[in-house]
Amino acid sequence: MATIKDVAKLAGVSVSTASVALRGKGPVSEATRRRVIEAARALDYQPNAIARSLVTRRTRTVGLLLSDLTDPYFHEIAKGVEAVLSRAGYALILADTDRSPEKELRAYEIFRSQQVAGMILAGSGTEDEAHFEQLEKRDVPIVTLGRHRSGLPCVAVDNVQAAKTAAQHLIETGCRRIGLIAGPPGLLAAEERREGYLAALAEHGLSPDPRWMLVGDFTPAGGYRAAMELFTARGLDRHDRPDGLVAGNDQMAIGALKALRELGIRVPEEIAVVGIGGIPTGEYVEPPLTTVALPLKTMGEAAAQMLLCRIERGGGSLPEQHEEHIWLETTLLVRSSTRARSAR
Amino acid sequence: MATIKDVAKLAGVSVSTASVALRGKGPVSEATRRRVIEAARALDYQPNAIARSLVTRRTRTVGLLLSDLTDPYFHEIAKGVEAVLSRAGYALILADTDRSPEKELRAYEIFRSQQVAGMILAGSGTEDEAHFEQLEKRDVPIVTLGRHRSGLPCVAVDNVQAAKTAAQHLIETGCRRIGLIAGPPGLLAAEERREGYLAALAEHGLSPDPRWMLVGDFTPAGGYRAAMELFTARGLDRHDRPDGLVAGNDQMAIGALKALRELGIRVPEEIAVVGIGGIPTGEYVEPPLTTVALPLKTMGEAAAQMLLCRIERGGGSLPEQHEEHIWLETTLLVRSSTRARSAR
DNA sequence: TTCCGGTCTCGAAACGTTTCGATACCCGTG
DNA sequence: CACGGGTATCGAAACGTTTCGAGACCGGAA
Repeated sequence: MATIKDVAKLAGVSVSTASVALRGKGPVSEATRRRVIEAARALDYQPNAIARSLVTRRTRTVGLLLSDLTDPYFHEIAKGVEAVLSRAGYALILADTDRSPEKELRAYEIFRSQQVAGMILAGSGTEDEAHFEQLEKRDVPIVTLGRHRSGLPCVAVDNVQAAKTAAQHLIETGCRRIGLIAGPPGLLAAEERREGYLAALAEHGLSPDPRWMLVGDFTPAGGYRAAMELFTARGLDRHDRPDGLVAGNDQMAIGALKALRELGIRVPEEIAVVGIGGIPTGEYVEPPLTTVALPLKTMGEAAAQMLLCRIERGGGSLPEQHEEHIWLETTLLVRSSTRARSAR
Repeated sequence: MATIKDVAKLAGVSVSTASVALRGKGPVSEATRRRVIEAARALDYQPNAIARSLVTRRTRTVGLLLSDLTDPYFHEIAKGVEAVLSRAGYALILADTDRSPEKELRAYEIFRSQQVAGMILAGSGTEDEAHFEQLEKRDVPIVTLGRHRSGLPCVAVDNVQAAKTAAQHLIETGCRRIGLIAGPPGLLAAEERREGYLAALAEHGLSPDPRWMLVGDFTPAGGYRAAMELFTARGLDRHDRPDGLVAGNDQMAIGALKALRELGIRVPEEIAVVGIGGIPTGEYVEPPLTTVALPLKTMGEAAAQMLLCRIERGGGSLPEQHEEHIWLETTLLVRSSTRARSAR
């Protein structure tokens, strides 16, 4: 690849002049500017971002760390992040942690060594305090998605409220025996949603049968297994069965729906199901999934914006910025997997 | 961040010794090696990949260019790519082209300026010859996914055969009036699949009614619209209606399934539906989608492998490497959206 | 004519590494 | 004791930029 030296030589100017001319910064005569630009075009010159970064001591790359590339939850988030970043002229470097804290740490170090201008942490396998301390090197701005316990800046959603909304909707549409397929223990979002579910029930004086509470792993297969267990292995007779089900996320809800279909249990007549997340697929399953939708794309955009803002105002994460949080609203999306309100 | 200079000073050695000691390359006495490593740990030293790259003239990053981060088709591919790359110690930089050739070109230049060691092109909005010529700068190894017409090395799948398999399966299970929801014109995969569909029909002496052939955009919404149009706006009476439907990809099939459900048309009894792709969601829709599955993850892994191999053996895309192609097998996944064979 | 101010251009230093040739040292051999 | 060969360490150059201070040139004012 041609270097700026080649361009300078071809244009018959010094390297420094070429540099200045190409970026239109300092004072250059119109004539030389044209000559330099022409030379650059002729040589198909692309500035070497690496060399540039070395001297300016900043890159235009940000790292995005997520726990599973394959999880639809992240897709719109990633899209939002990418959109904002690329518009701002930043490149996105990406790592999948497979929900392993070690991998996350490794990726974090790689990002640091790549001198990323900042990074976005979206979902890990752990919310461990000690873990976060490792990330607190302070020399690179960080924004997290949904880890508001970490002490790091964060864009998040009120998971407690989201689950509460989900359960309330079931209650309002006539359900009284409401079960839960919770997400994996140890994951903040999962815990909070369980909490919201319990709170909603308590507020309405309902106490859930422990047999109605299951644990999944946020995958459709996990939701499927959980629902199967609920209806086949827990010794529930017709009157013990839940008539409503909150799933910790849409994917588990979708898996559960499949199980219920196979068991011949009608949704929403015999049991209403509500998810949390608002992934696009929810619209295409049978019945279409009622869900508490998270503003996924907006979350990605907001995180990227916030990071950019931190990057521009320079320096690592200053202490006073630390408590910065953005809370986004969720919205209940009523489709057919729950009863219509009038039909209660 | 600490630099190697700091480490050297702390360890009481020269920079060059520190460098050698840290990488365990040249000859260093055990004692100094330990001292240097200890100093590095104490300072939390991370080598600056940027500086390193500048002198070694190679980076350990590869660029992945895809047309829509939101399209499930890419998710497992990206997962596969990420997995082999990160195992090999490479970082992944990612760009979403939104199916726009201009954006693709722009991302390509950004990748070049980032000095990526190589890049993977997965899906664009165009298969234009002139477009590819622009990418032929030859100074960075490229592997494409599914663009075997481009003259660039490629891992691909026989789309003609895949669609043929899909249509054949319908024919073998008793369908005679087989429709098509094709992908967007101009996209190679879409064209090839249409071709395969036509070929299969021709081989069995079936000629499709042009009213059964629709065009979608590879999204569920597109599939939904197409199916709606097929059954409500094309003036087909009971006997004109197709009894089988090939969708250009799974997503359109899933959209179509929803439309059919809403229209009260039973699948597979009244019309059997088969998709192409094998995305995970297919298992969770109603009825579960029969599909010709592409080995998505493997495709990603293979592309990354191939690229790595090219990178290691140094230099840009040499002419003789140009025709290198890897063809992967597809497999028919029979689920319930088509009739069982015995029920023909 | 001299000097000043402004405009344009240039050379050199710096960024954090790796790499290469040179140097210093030690040990064993002749 | 001199010498050769190996081993450990070092200094300097290089990678492709940006940036900064200095220099060259020009026109106009004194």
